[in-house]
Order: sequence, then C-alpha cells, then structure tokens
Amino acid sequence: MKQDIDNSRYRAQQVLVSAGIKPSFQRLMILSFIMNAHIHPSAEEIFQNLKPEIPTLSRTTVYNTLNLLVEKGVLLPLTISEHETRYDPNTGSNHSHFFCHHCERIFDIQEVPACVAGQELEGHLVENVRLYLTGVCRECRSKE
Amino acid sequence: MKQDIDNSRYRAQQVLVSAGIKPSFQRLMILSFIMNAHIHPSAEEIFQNLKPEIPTLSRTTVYNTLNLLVEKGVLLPLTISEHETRYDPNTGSNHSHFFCHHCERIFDIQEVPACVAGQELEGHLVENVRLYLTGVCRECRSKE
DNA sequence: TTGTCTGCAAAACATTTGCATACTG
DNA sequence: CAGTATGCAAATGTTTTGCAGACAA
Repeated sequence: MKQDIDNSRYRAQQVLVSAGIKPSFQRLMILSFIMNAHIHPSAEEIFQNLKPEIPTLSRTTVYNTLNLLVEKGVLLPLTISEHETRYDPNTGSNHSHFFCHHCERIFDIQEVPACVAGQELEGHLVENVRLYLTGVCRECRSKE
Repeated sequence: MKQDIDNSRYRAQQVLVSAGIKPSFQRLMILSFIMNAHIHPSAEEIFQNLKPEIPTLSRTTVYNTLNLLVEKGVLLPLTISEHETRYDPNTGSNHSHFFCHHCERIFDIQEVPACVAGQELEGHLVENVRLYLTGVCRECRSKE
C-alpha cells in the first residue's frame, strides 16, 4: 500500500517536472489523485477527497492547480457534464467520453466510434452524440 | 420585413404547438429569436436581444423557457463554451459544432468529420476535437 | 375560477480575484 | 531575501428557487 502511494506520487512528480511545474505537495497530491482515481473528477470531488488528508487545503489551490495543469497540457478539461468541469489525465490517446446522466460517471471509450444515438456501446446505452470542435475560425484567422 | 417577422413567428408557433407547448408571447419571441438569429445564443444573449422589444422580460422567463424547450426536445443544449450553455434549434440533423475561442461564435459543421486536431475544416483551424456521448451506463441500466 | 405563466428578489453553485501570509530556493 | 505558492474572504457570473401577482382556458 505504502509502496503504491509512493509509486503513484512518483509518477505524478515525473509528469509535473517534465511539464515544467514545480512539484509542490498540494500539486503532487492533486495530480496523483486525478491520475489514480480514474473517475474524471470535478474540482469539488478532488477537494472533498483530499481534504481529510490535507486539512489546510483550499478550493482556491485546487482551482489554481487545475488551471495550471490544463494550461501546461497535463490535463484535459471536459465539459460533458452540464454543471461542472471535469478533468482527464489521459491527454495522449485520441479517445472519446461517455457520460452517464444517472450516476454522473464518465467512462473512457477507446475508439472514436462512427456511432449514432440509440446504439449500444460497450454495454452503455448512447442517447446522445455530440462532436465539439474548438479552435480559431476563418475570420478570426484572417484578422491575425 | 413585417412579413418576415410574421413568418418566423408563425414557424416558431408551429414548433411550439407540435411539441405540446402553449405558445405564449414570450415563448414565441424566444424561440423565434433562436431559430432566426442562427448564432446558437446563450440565455444572456437572448435576454439582451429581446429586452428592448419586451421591456418586461425577465431572465427567469428566458431560463424557464429554455429548460422547457430542451425538455420537450425542441432545442439542443451545447456545452462547447466553458462558461455558459448555448442553444441549437437544429435538433434533427446529425451535425457537429465548431467553437471559435476568439469571437466565441459557434458554427455548424454539416458532416461529422473523422478529423484530427491541427487540421483545417471549412477554413477554420481545428485545435481540439472532443466527442461526447451521453446516456445510461451499463450498471445503471441493469439497476432499472 | 383554476391552473399555468411571468417576473422580482433572493439563493445556490461553480469559479475567479485580491490580498496577506507562508514557504522555498 | 526574493519570488512563488497557498488559502481566506469577497466577488463574479450563470442558473435555480420561492413566491406573488397576472394572465388564459
């Protein structure tokens, strides 16, 4: 157990350092939680889970850290839940997400499926498909 | 001009009635604005645009109406902008959305492209691709 | 008249900002 | 010591809720 914790913190430390982020205790704990919990947590979930272990932790630090990690490309922010941003530590692979509106969990879907609502996918009932592209539009590009 | 307004209100009225929604004046104006402006507006944009014409309009009514229209399947809520929900009156066709993070406009993309970040699409520079599926997960289904 | 729609005011909720204190190199 | 990180308190922005009056069938 102790070994596992050490390992996951070590992996988180590696990620922070190679992204050029100073691996403070709070940042280490926050990223380590996100990487190991596999629940695509919200800021509030992170805060609630770490609060018992780090009683001085504040929401501000959680938000500061999340914004920094997104900026540095360590985390992907997901707006699939309509109420809060959730965070995915898997920034490398080209995968999709499935949001269950009952339990509010987010599942990784490994292949990007050419699928249609009403279908089944890995046992989940897909009611809704939304493809979101972001970037810079034609007109804004020409103004740069 | 007058004719155009009458036509668009008439179309909005048809949509409301066939969705089983009582076509009150405020609802008619809100849906008609969304259907004709083609800008995937936010609640605030709707409010600001209609306020001069309907000085008594309140944000509450805008939110009530939007929630009702989403519930009845008349509008799609888009969470592509991280700060606010935006609304799409085109619920039928299976299209995607492009969000420009400069001008904050949302463009309809007619085909669902098998595209990758860094690519160009209809002149827009795509920096980010996110496929969001929602529905009921395997475990929640088995509990029903 | 009965129920629904509207809109004000207040609340709720996620997130950000200002600022002072505490670390860390 | 200098610069950055942390965290409290207050502010912000979006959305919801409670409730009372207005409207429509």
